[in-house]
Amino acid sequence: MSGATRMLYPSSWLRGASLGEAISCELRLGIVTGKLKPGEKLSENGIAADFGTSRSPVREALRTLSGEGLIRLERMGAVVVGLGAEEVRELYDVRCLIESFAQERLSRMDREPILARLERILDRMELAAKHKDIEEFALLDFTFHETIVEEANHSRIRQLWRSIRQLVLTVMLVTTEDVFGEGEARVAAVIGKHRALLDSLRSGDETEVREQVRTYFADSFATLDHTLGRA
Amino acid sequence: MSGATRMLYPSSWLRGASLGEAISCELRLGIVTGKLKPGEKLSENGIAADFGTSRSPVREALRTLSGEGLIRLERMGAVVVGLGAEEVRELYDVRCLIESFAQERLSRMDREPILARLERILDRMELAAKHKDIEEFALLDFTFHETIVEEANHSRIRQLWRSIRQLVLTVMLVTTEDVFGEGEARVAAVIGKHRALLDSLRSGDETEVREQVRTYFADSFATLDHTLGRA
DNA sequence: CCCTGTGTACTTGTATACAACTTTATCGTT
DNA sequence: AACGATAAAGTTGTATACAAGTACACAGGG
Repeated sequence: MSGATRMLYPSSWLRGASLGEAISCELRLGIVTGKLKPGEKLSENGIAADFGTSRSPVREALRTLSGEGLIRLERMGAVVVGLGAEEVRELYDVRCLIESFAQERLSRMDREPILARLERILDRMELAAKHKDIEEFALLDFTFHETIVEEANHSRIRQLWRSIRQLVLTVMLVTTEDVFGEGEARVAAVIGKHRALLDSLRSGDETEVREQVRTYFADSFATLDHTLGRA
Repeated sequence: MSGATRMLYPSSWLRGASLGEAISCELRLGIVTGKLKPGEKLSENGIAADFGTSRSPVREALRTLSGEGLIRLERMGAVVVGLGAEEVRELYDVRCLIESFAQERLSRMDREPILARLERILDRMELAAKHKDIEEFALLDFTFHETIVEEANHSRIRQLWRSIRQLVLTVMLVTTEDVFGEGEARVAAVIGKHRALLDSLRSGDETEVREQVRTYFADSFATLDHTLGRA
């Protein structure tokens, strides 16, 4: 039914993805950008028609989105939950929770290899910043945090992360576009915040790490809130 | 392929459930009890044949279980990840994390109505204990914790909870059977621990609550580890 | 006017069919 | 015997078909 428009999800991020995954990515982006508004009803048939596929991959996509909490599956049709300012704040709460836990564990491990990997990611971020490669930058930002979570070596934390990772990636894509639009200083600031995070992890002091993670997310949300404020 | 046996998942918990949900519950129980061992390969066709259904609901079930981290979806066939002692410990880590967060929020809200609801649940738990109604007891234990998470009124925390709730419920079913097998004292102890939790929540002192939640889960895991030790 | 019963259109849940791909086994060659 | 090509069986991803159930409009009786 809806004139749900096919959008700009980076096609390179969809290499090897099934139709179901592709559809979930497109719908997710639509929800994050607000093109699909809270309360809007989605029907399997309607979406299948929009994308020119059968209901099978659509069903899979709707299950996925439901698992991410972006839609609610009701008896008739799925309804968009959406991502208002409050929900984004809550997403950052959870990211902070997960990453705090992960970093706390990391600070008790041999973190030389991880530090090296994170450093390399930051180098590539600076490169991407120089070339104004937004998609690459967003992906690297994402990878930075995912690396931290993965290296913590905790199956359940990993699983929690997996349940929000696509959403986080999509939000990063959208916000990174804004960041680049506000000039190089903003981009440099983002990199700087990551360096601070990395330095605190290198120090290994638990309370320092905890505090640094907290401020990182508080900060990120503050600036994000500003950009998303009018959306 | 496997002689995967249909098991004893409470049929009353499956009222109104779709085939997909039912299958996921049976498989989940099989994994938790160890009837499906880590590394074992599951094929959609095989499971469909075992349950006498088509692949459609099986696919849905496998996606669900994958979302819960109980299996890994690979190119050919899904492989059981399983739930060893370490994984159970990690599950309790996460439950503790979620519930700590939830209680911290609750301690800043008007919690009269929640306290009343929790109290009613405890009353019903004592009743179930008296009648040795294991399934009801497990469900009430589950509901107690779910109520806390739900009432915290945080969409993302709710969503994290949803991603493990079925697993938690299943683990509770299994462990509750053990608890009842060890005599009334153990059952009473479980109720007591919940009362302690509720009292600390009533007190409203944040650090007290935090500490109480931590000891609750440390305790729960210790006893659980003991019973699951030989499994 | 309101209420009720019915029919219609639309929804999901499940089954079946087909195509593309991966793995494995078989057979021929060296 | 070892190795490589090829055929065969099994796998998932997707499309289509069907059945059961639900919301809704509409007409008819109170």
